[in-house]
Amino acid sequence: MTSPRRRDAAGTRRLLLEAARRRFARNGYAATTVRDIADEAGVNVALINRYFASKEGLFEACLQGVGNELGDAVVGVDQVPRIIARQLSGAHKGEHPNQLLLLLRSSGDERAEEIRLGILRSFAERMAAAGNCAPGNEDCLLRAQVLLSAALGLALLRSTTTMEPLTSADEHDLLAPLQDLFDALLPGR
Amino acid sequence: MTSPRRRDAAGTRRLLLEAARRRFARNGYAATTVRDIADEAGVNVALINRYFASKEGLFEACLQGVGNELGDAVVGVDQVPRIIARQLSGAHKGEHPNQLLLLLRSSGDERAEEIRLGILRSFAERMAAAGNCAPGNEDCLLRAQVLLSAALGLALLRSTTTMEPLTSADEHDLLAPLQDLFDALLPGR
DNA sequence: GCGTCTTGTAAACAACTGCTGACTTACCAG
DNA sequence: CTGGTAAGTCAGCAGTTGTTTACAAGACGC
Repeated sequence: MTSPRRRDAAGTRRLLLEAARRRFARNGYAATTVRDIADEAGVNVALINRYFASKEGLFEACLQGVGNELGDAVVGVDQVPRIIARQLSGAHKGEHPNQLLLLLRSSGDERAEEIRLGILRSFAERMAAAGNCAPGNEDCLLRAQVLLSAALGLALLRSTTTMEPLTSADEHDLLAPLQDLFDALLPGR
Repeated sequence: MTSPRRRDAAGTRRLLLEAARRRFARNGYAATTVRDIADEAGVNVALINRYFASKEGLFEACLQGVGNELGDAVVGVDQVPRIIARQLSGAHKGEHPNQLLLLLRSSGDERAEEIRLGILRSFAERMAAAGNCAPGNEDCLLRAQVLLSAALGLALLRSTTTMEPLTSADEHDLLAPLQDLFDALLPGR
């Protein structure tokens, strides 16, 4: 009755990763303790160091995961606002750890910061491309980065505050403002 | 030669507040230690508890300060983007602790959260008013909150990442995108 | 001068942090 | 069945955290 799934290295690794993603995204790096993560995963604390070497290593792994899952997204030209709206609303419901939020969480570690910045830059560039920016057009890239900032700020505010009607807005409610935002910043359509 | 300004309760209180505002804004609540703050202020650690009762109390005082200084801002209709741009660029240079960032920092404490939310809500409502929203128009308020999210996201991304051209953009560079953003979200002019 | 309140200092506390090492136990090839 | 190894457990370490306490010293009325 105790352990239906014991002795499963890959499984516990995944449990730790998911718990860490949730905790880091919701509370930030410093405010999250390894014991918090281990408890939420239902796993012994020492296994964090076994599988990820350190708390920093676990955080890096979380970022890697976000990078992989987001690597294929955002290609369609007109789908950018829809994708953002879905991410935001999906994240708000607890169904999935909010991946976008992790991109705003900093641990201070240099390697983790490299990963984080890499994802953010790539994301901004793909947004710029979706907005028909000419490669090398600095002003257009800046506008894409502003758009990215807006999406991330939205994710953060929705997850850490209670501010109606923003908090309760669903995917559909968010779509229209995001669409306007996209059209205004990247009118290259 | 040692102490030109010793024995100044109000002065050290102010030094602590300023140092705390900088640290909390830049690194967040959990990642900032009371010894960090005291060292940056050039003041003994114990005085934090003397003057502010606790780390939480100091954080609350920081939020109060932001609330007071931001209480009078944002009234002009067409000045919203300009004010935001100035805040963002002024904050980026180290001249002033970035007040906007503090509004994204959470300590978990309930009273501090009340203060933070109060400021944010008031800010959003004044933005909505500046956009000629009718009082009670939920959709218009939502758009103002999206605009606020964008500004805060911009502040956070600029302060915690290195992402050109966003990082080096000055007030003038930011004004045009922000103006478009404002016009798109609050076209009530 | 003395006495007292205020301001600042120093040391220490208990709790918590990430992490480690020695250990038990499940699993599986032989 | 059995030995070896991978997987998980446990207790504890060394350092840090916020906070408190006891003490030293300036400011000031008298």
